[in-house]
Amino acid sequence: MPELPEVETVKRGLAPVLEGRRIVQAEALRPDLRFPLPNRLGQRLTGRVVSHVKRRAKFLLIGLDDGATLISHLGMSGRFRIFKKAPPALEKHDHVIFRTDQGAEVRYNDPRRFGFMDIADAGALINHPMLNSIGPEPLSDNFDAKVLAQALKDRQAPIKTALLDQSVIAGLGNIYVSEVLFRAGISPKRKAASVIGLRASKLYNAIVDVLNQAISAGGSSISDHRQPSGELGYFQHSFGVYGREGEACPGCNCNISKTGGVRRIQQSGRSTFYCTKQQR
DNA sequence: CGGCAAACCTGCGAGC
DNA sequence: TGCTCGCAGGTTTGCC
Repeated sequence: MPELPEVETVKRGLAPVLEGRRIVQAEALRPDLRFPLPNRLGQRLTGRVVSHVKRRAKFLLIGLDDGATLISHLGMSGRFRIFKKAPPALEKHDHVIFRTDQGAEVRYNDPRRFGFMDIADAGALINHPMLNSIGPEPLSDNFDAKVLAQALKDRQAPIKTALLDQSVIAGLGNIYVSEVLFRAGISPKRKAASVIGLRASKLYNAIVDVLNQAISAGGSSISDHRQPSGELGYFQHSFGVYGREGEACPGCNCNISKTGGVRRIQQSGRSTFYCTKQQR
């Protein structure tokens, strides 16, 4: 489910329920997700007060009053749900549960278990192996077209592949890369290093616009993503190309017959959607 | 180091 | 109805 906008949506849902609250009970219902869960996860969290909930790339960072940080990644199918009162019976694939001193219950559910959680002790967050090589946050002040072009300049791989690389830019995934390249008018096959000058600034603008719009929409709900409240995101209705193979391109309206329309190709094992006429 | 395929795991829809 | 196949929002690992 989750790319930057979805994780940001989850963060915004969790923050008001967790920040400043004491975790009165925490429990892991199985020993592992993608990797083993931290030893005694429940005991380490129980009694702690949550100081903040943040996001870095696609990671949720839940800060605790002892200086440690719970790091959570949702993988492909991870979900947090909040029940402010009277939580229903456990569902299939509920793996981790927290209860707060206000009686709210937060559950992590993840059918595919590609997600993971870890705890970084005070001071160890910056050097955490999952976080220490992540590139700039696209919505931060220190990211702009120049930084972007610089990050791309030695890459021979297609721009699609480079933008998926979290060390180049943080938080983009398969959906938003297709959408961003479509809006920027850049072919996904173009060599990353050739995205310079005007193209780089168009790409930068497309990244910022698409991410901000998707966050405003509560993310994209294709099959799994829910806001922690249970509500669906609705940015999927604004997709230009993702999942629209064979449809007329909404940008140039070229039709499907022979040359036009939205195409789907495979790039490093993953689907890319684009318009051959409009993206160069 | 760069780049790609495979691996991790479950669920769903399409097609037979 | 039921089986098989292909596909899915991510990341790591191992192999050129």
